[in-house]
Amino acid sequence: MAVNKKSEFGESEKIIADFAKALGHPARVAILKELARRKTCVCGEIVEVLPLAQSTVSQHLKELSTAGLISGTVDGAKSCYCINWETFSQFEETFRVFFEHANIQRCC
Amino acid sequence: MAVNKKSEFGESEKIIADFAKALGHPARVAILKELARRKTCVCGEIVEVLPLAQSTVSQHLKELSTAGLISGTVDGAKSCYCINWETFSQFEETFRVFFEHANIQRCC
DNA sequence: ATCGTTTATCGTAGATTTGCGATTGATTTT
DNA sequence: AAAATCAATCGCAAATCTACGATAAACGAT
Repeated sequence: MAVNKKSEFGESEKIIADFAKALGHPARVAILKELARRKTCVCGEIVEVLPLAQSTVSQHLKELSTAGLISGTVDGAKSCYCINWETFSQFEETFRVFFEHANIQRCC
Repeated sequence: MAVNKKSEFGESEKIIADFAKALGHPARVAILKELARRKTCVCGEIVEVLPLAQSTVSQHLKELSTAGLISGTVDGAKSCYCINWETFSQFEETFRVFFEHANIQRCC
């Protein structure tokens, strides 16, 4: 595209879109599923479960991290990740407010 | 990418990812906001509100439609769109089940 | 100190997304 | 019937995303 128009939208539109985009790939959903299932959550264990190369998984982890859906800390040579449930509930709240006064009726 | 690996993931991962991806652009969120706000919901009115060309808006409408987030019917020369709230509640349910047995505690 | 393990990052290729103008087809309006 | 309006689609350019191998960096074990 000639220009990126994403700056022209409102703040809540961007917040919702960013969260949704982070969730918008099956690999990242699968990562979240794994993190939700396990108590320990090391990168290598996620790599084992997914049909993707280590570098690709690491990239997805970074995206999830940037979007605030997960948190990670270095634990020796390994990296420990976990879900940032706060971000999820914040999103739910934003989403709820966003469609608060919606007209539920269908016009077509 | 060399190969598309999206077929390798589970069904619920794909369902969640597809819904999220459709929601993953501020323009599409803005369209949904406008549809939620209005009773009548004609394409031209959405074009007026967004900082995008008519053809681009039409494309976003098609994506939302394909993902099942909105429905559209032809109304003479115009096109009437509205939100498919059923899809939203279906997503909420899938999402809820997906993270049903999650470990809320943070490990890092 | 060297070796193996673990994970992040870099560079790159190919796919997809985003955006626009132009065009088309269909319907209103005049 | 001609002109104007509305919206979908086509074709294209640019941006972004996805994926991988190679490499680097950081740590633990030997």
